[in-house]
Amino acid sequence: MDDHLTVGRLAELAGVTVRTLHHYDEIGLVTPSARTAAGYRAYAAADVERLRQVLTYRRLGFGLREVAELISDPRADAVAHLRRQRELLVGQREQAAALIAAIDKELEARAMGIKLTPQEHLEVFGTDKVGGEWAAEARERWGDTDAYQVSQRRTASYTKEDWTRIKAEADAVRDGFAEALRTGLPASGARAMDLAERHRQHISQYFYECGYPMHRGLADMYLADPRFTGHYESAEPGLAQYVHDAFHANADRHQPAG
Amino acid sequence: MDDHLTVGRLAELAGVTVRTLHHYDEIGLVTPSARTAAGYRAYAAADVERLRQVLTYRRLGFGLREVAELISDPRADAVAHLRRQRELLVGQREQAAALIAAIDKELEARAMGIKLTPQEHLEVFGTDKVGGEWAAEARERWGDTDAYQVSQRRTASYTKEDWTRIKAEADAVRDGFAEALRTGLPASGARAMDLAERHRQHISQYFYECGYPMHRGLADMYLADPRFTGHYESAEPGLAQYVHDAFHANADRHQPAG
DNA sequence: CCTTGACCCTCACGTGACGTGATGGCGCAT
DNA sequence: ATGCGCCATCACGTCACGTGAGGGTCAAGG
Repeated sequence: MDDHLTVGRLAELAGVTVRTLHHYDEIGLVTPSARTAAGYRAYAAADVERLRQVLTYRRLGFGLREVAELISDPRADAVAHLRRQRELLVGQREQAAALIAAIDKELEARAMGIKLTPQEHLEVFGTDKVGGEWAAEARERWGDTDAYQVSQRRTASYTKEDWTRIKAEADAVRDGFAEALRTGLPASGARAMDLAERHRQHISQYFYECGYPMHRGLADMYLADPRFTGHYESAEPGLAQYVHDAFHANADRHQPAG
Repeated sequence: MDDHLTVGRLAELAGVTVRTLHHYDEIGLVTPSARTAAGYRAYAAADVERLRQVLTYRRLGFGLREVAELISDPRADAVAHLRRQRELLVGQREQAAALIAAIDKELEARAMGIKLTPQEHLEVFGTDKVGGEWAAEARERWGDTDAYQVSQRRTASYTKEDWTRIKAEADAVRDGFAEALRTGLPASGARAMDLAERHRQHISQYFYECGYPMHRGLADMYLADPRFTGHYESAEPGLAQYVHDAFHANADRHQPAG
C-alpha cells in the first residue's frame, strides 16, 4: 500500500474524479494492476503512466474507444506517442492562434468603425470547423497514407528538416522580392511575377492547393494581418504592398479577369 | 428565401450537422427567426451571427446552458464577447504550448537516455487539470474585474501599433545578434550578453515576467522549435545556436549556478 | 404534368462519458 | 465500539447530440 495508490489519491493527483477512474476500470481502459484484500483498487506506477497517456489523448479530443486503440497500438512506442501528441497539440495551438487572429481582425475592424463583410465573418466558421474536427481529420489522415500527403491542407507531420527547407524557401522568396524592390523593378514585372509564381507553387506543394484566386486572397491577407505584414516590412519598407501587387499581377497573367 | 438560409446550408457553412441546428432550435439556443410556409427553418443573418457566437463559446469548453447565459448577458456587447473569447483562446493556446513544452522536454530527455523523475511526469497532470477546467477558472476570474487587468500574463489586447513596435524590437535584436556573429564576437562576450539582456527585458515588458531561468528555457526552446529556429537561422546560419549560448551566458552573468 | 432525387419536417430511441445518489463494507483513531 | 472518512458496487440521470423511421416539399428534367 506504499507504492500503490488508491482511487482517491490517483484521482486527486490526475485531476479527475473517482467516478472517472471507476469508469475507465469498467471499460477496461485503465485497470488497476492489483486489488487489496478488501477489494480496494491499487494503482501501480505503470497504471499511473497509462492513465497519463489516456488523459493526454482524451484532451486531444479522442473518444475513449479510440484512445484504447491508440495506446494499445503495438507498433507505437512511447516516443511515437509523444510525437503524435505533440503534433496534435501543435495543431490545437495553431488553431487557437488562428481564431485569435480572426478575433483581432474583427476587433481592429470595429475599432476603426468598419463592419466586416459576411465573408470575413465566415472565416471563424472555417477555422472552427477545422478545429472542432481536428481529431477526426487526424484520424482520417492516419487511415490512408496515400491521399494523406496529397490532399491535406495543413502541415501534417513535417520533420524538422522539412520545416527548415520550407522556411529557407520562404525566406529566399522574400529576399528575392526585397532585392527586386530595391533595384526598382516594377511589381508587375517579369521578375516579381516569377517570384510570386514560385511562392504560389511553394505553398501548393507544402501546405495546400493554392490556386490563383486563393493566392490573391493571401496577397490581401499579407496586407491585412500585421504579423504577415511585419514579415515583409521588416525586410524592406513597402515590401508587403509590393508583394501584394506582384501576387495579383501574377494571378492576372495566368488567370485574367480577377 | 434569398437572404435566409435553410438548415442544410447553414450547417455546411458552419461546419456542424443539421441535427445540431435542430437541437439548438429545440432548446431555444439558436432559433431561426422565420419559417417558410412549408415549415422550413429560415435563418437570417442575425441568426447566423448568433450561431457563430454559440459555436465560439462551445469551442471554448462551455456547456450549452452556460453559452445561453453568456450570450444573453445584457451587460455584454459584441466587443466584450470578442475580448472574452480572445482571452480564453489565449489561455488555450498557452495551455497547448505548455503541453508541447512538456512533451519536448520529455522527448529531449529520452533522446539523451535520461528518465525523467516522477515529479516531472506529473507536470502534465498539472497542466492538464488547469486545461480541463479552464472554463471554470475563467468563470471564477470574472467574478472580480479588478484583479483581472492586473494579473493577466499575456498580450491581452495590444493595438496594431504595439505589435509593430514589438516586431521591430524583436527584429532589431535579431539583427544585432546577426551582426555580432558575423563580426566574430563571442556568444559569451559583452555585446552578445547585452543583446540577450535587452531581449529578456523586451519579453518581460510586453509578454510576461521572464526571469533568467525562464530565459534559459526560451534559449533551449529556440533550438527545439523549428519556427523559432528558422527565425534566427534565416538571418544568419548558426545564429540560433549563437543566440542560445548568449542567453545562457547572460543568465550566468546575472544569476550564476545555472 | 409528373416523376425523381435532394432536401426538409417531426418524433423517438440510442450513445458516450461520465454525474449523482443509494446502500453497504473497511480502517483507523478516540 | 463507535464514529468518520474512504472504499465498493449497482443503477438511474444528464448532456449534446447520433441515427434512423416515416412522411412532406421543391426544383429540374423528361
